[in-house]
Amino acid sequence: MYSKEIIKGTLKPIILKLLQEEERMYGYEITQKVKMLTANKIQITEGALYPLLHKLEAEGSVTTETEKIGKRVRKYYKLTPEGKARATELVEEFIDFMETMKSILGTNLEPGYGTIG
Amino acid sequence: MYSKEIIKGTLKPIILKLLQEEERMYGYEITQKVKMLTANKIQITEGALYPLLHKLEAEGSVTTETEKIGKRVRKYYKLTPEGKARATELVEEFIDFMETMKSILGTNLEPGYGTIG
DNA sequence: TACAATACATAAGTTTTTTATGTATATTTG
DNA sequence: CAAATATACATAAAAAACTTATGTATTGTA
Repeated sequence: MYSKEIIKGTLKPIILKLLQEEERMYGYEITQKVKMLTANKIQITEGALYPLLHKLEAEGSVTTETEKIGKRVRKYYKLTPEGKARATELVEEFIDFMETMKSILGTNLEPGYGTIG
Repeated sequence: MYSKEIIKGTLKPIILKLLQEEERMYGYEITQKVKMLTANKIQITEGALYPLLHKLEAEGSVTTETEKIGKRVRKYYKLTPEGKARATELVEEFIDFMETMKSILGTNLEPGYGTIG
């Protein structure tokens, strides 16, 4: 697990990116996917996740649909067209930012290393 | 300039890294160096910088020495041995973190790649 | 049957940063 | 030379993002 400060500001791009790839996801699923993708290094807490998802909905970046699984309700989140644009925008900004950070921290992160696919 | 959220949690590693390279620096100098290194993309505000420097001093990561330039006082910051260790630690963690983020976000965002539809 | 996992949610508190304000000296420009 | 800009420090109120704690309820498992 990374220290707390380091994750700040990254939750939104992470969530939007996952929704870009998965078409629709529910909250708990997002936490598990991130845990898996990062080998437990990033664990999204519920207290951070749900308020952010609600905010994304209020902003119009996602829409929701609930589904009953047995007696339990699952709430799926899906990008709107504006959400897709926002996702692309934020992810690109984050990648640019990482390049900038590299220029300060002085590292040679080989392109392509550690990517999916 | 990047959006505000994205910079969160990065000030400390940036400052410690610069102090690792420069032996000693003063506050204003740090803001200018970061501006230059990032082509104005990251601008550290004074309200963020000075309290953080004071915190680093309180933690024992840096020591200070003041110097009079004309009638003006300049406050230099210098890493302690513990500060050097902390710097290395934090910078390594940040680089690891960026690798992890790349594995989620995917760095090969050439047109068409990674997008749905 | 107790415990862990799934699945949602909110609220209080902490940390980090922005925005605003203050003080003072030095340099450049009209 | 006056005014504006740059240098150089500092703090305080407010906003933003997140952690920690708490709550509810269902489902699977040892």
